[in-house]
Amino acid sequence: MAIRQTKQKRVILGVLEKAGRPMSPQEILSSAQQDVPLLSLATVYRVIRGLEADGTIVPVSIPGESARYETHLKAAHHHHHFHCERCSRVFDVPGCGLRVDAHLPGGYRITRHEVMLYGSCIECAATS
Amino acid sequence: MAIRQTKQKRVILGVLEKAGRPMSPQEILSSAQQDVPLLSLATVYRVIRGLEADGTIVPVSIPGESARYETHLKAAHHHHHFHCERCSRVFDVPGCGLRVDAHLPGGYRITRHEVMLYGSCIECAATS
DNA sequence: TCGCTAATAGTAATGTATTAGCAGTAGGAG
DNA sequence: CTCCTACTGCTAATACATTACTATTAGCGA
Repeated sequence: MAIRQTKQKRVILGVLEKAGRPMSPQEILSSAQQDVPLLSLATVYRVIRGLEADGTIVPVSIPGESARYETHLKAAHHHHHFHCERCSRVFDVPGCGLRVDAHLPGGYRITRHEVMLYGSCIECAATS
Repeated sequence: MAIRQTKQKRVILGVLEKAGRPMSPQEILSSAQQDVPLLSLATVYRVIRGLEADGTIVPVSIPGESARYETHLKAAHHHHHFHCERCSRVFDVPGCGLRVDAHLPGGYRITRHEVMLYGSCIECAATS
């Protein structure tokens, strides 16, 4: 039989669509548990794997932490990310301030790049 | 008594100074074992911790992999990194092509940024 | 050179993120 | 409505990087 629609899947995707930022499996779990209290982390991972496989969501990897995920729609527009060092949440930064490099020694073949900004997000900066 | 000079420490630091790029603990181990064949990974980590603590070396973190380390001298000049997706080695990219962002919504406080370029290094690109 | 003890090698243990296994639950085709 | 089986929740297992532990080795001050 084919893949089934379940409440868990609907809620998890809904969480990602409503969130204005990439979320970690744990964040997704916490948020989705408001609708499905018994939701388990294993299910979050399973659903994420499926959504990533069919291209509905895209991973945003971060050094030292688990990946965040955002919807394919968001990812369609080239952009980068801001990582708050206090609350560890990740936010989207529209556009790309990278001047494609004259600096790299020749011979290297660049296929993509990531820019990560670090600092304090609005909320955390306010609570300084 | 104070900290002691050992062959292991000398060799490990030497490896990092001679290498033109940030290295992972495993890479450091392999390279250093040419001089100290019995060197153990535990010692590499211990020495790294010490060198990082006193500021002699600086970590370069990478999503999904263990951190690389480079000497404080290299790190002194603002630069970024290139990560070869075939051999997974990391190389330095002199300078910074980032135009400091007009795009970020106000209120965020940026303290630093990382730019990671991905693709194939010279050697791997040649072996395509 | 001697002796104290920091440092090492080797290995077991730890921490953490992700996955597998399994019995029970619930989509959805017929 | 029924039945088949994909999906779920739970927990144990895995993978991995990093650290702790311990007997042994080797800096280095006297």
